[in-house]
Amino acid sequence: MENHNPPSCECTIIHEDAIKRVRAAMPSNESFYGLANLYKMFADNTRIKILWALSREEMCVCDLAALLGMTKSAISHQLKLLRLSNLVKNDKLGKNVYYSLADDHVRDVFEKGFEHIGHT
Amino acid sequence: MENHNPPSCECTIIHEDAIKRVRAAMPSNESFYGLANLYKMFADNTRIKILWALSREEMCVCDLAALLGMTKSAISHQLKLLRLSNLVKNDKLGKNVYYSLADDHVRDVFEKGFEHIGHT
DNA sequence: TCTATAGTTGAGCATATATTCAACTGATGT
DNA sequence: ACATCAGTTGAATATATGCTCAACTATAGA
Repeated sequence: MENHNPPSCECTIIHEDAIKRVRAAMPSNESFYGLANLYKMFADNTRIKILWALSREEMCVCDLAALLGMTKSAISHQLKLLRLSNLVKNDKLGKNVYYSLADDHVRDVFEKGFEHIGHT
Repeated sequence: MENHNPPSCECTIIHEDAIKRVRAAMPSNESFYGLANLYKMFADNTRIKILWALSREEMCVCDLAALLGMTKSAISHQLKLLRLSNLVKNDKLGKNVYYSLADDHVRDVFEKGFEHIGHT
């Protein structure tokens, strides 16, 4: 009855104080959305392999396709997403397009991930 | 013709040396799979909010449902995935089930993410 | 200019996944 | 014992997404 947030929960609120504290410190919806989107880029087998490879060497689309045993098209589609997320940049050189990591921050995110994997 | 890796690329290999170097240092398929799966847990708006909230306070399902304005069912489904990925643990207490982060590593992954967001 | 090759793109398809819904379990209090 | 409420679960649905395919652009070399 007194639900102001439409698709709300169907229960009597138990720890209102805790909820208030958390809500007060909560980042904006946009922050979460952006963060989730960042992680989405790491959340696919192909993309994570591409990112890892590029963290090692600058590579062109064909190189990545050969490395991962996939078509240029599939790789190109994923590279586009990575580009739109500002995780990789490209450098046109003749017929080839060389891709590399946009910045070293990407490498950091990786390391944290691999650490966690190692721990479990 | 000499493609041993079936769904391979359709191009003459350009930088065979680079590919060899990267392939030599490449983590196993399982590692990438595990890592992608870890990031997948952070790659959804609901789950990332749950994880963030739990990094602040231990909470029961109803609390999370109220906080995020969602049904207990939706929250419970996501908590199950997080549990299976060993990112959260639960503590039964009477009628309530209290959830909290499984370990502090999770918090670290967050921070790296928020840092990156802040930089761009 | 003509051909070959690197790369991109959009549509279509198949799969994965987030939420809803309804039914259920289990603990509490009367 | 019974009603109530927290939480879980499985099926169903709607949406998101990764890859394929075919067509396209652009650059290099003949």
